Amino acid sequence: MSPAGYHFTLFGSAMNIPSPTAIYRMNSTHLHLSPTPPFDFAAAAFSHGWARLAPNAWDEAARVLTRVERLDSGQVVDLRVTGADDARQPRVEIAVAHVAPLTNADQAEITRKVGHMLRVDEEFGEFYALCAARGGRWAAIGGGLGRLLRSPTVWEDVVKTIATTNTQWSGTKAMTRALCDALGEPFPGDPARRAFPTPEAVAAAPPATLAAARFGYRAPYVQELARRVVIGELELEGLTRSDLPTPELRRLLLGIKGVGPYAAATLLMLLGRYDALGYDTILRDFVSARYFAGERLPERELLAVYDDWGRWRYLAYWFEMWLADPEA
DNA sequence: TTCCAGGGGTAGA
DNA sequence: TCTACCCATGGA
Repeated sequence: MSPAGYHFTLFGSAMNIPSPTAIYRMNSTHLHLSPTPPFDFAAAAFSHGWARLAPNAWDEAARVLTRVERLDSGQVVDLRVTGADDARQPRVEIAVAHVAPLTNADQAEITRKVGHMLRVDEEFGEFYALCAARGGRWAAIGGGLGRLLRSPTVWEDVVKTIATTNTQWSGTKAMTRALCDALGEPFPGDPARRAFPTPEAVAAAPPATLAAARFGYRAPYVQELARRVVIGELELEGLTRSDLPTPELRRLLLGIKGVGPYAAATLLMLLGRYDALGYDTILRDFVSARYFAGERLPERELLAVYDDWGRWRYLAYWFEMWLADPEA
């Protein structure tokens, strides 16, 4: 489905939300997406840790994904995304809280971004067929699974991926939270909540700001990335629709300082390319234990376990981990 | 205090 | 292409 194919409806209402500095008249607009079935909202929204990296938040009990988003117009809005899991007519609801009126362009931008995050236009039929053919535990894979949450922009995904390298998950969360707090634009209804910073804001920030955001040695990499995006040397957002072969796309990603083999594979997955598989300590421990009785083997041998999945390697690995421990 | 984490850059072979 | 060494930071 193309972004232009998204459906949205409007229901205007208003509420007053007090803030420490001003009383804004907050408006609420409801948009929605109609993804092509099969689609599973909760599985897409909370498919991996990205749902809990700032400025995202996931409420498991209510099954709501929230996020502060800065629009191209400069307005900062709050998004509250929920899903109705009707197997025949799945639907994604987006409640937008905003101060200034939302233009048609704003609304189109929001539906496009949320659609991108939830991958409403990706097809997994071939992967499901492979899973069904394998049978057994693999037969459980289908029904819209496989949509691993991503950010509205490739820029945000690259920064967050760099923030996952050589650190623990708690460190990644702390880095992204601190980055939003330091350089993200506040939501007027609750200035404590901030959007993900723009490349412009990161490029212009004093180096000490990123260092203080716990990025450590990654700070100059992220600032260089921001500068390359700002001056137009690196056009990240077009990569989602790029028809470059995966190896060329991988080379391009490896050209970003701070992005190595692991990060490139993660980014290719986020771009919708599942034929590359990244080697990290999680994969090392899982594959070693599952296939080789814990024996330490070279990276190449561990990755080769998924070779027969072809262009679906990454998802095969992902779901094998999930099948082994769905609650993890 | 030491080790290491969902690694990557660089130099040198 | 491979190896050795270094790189901030925080948790265990």
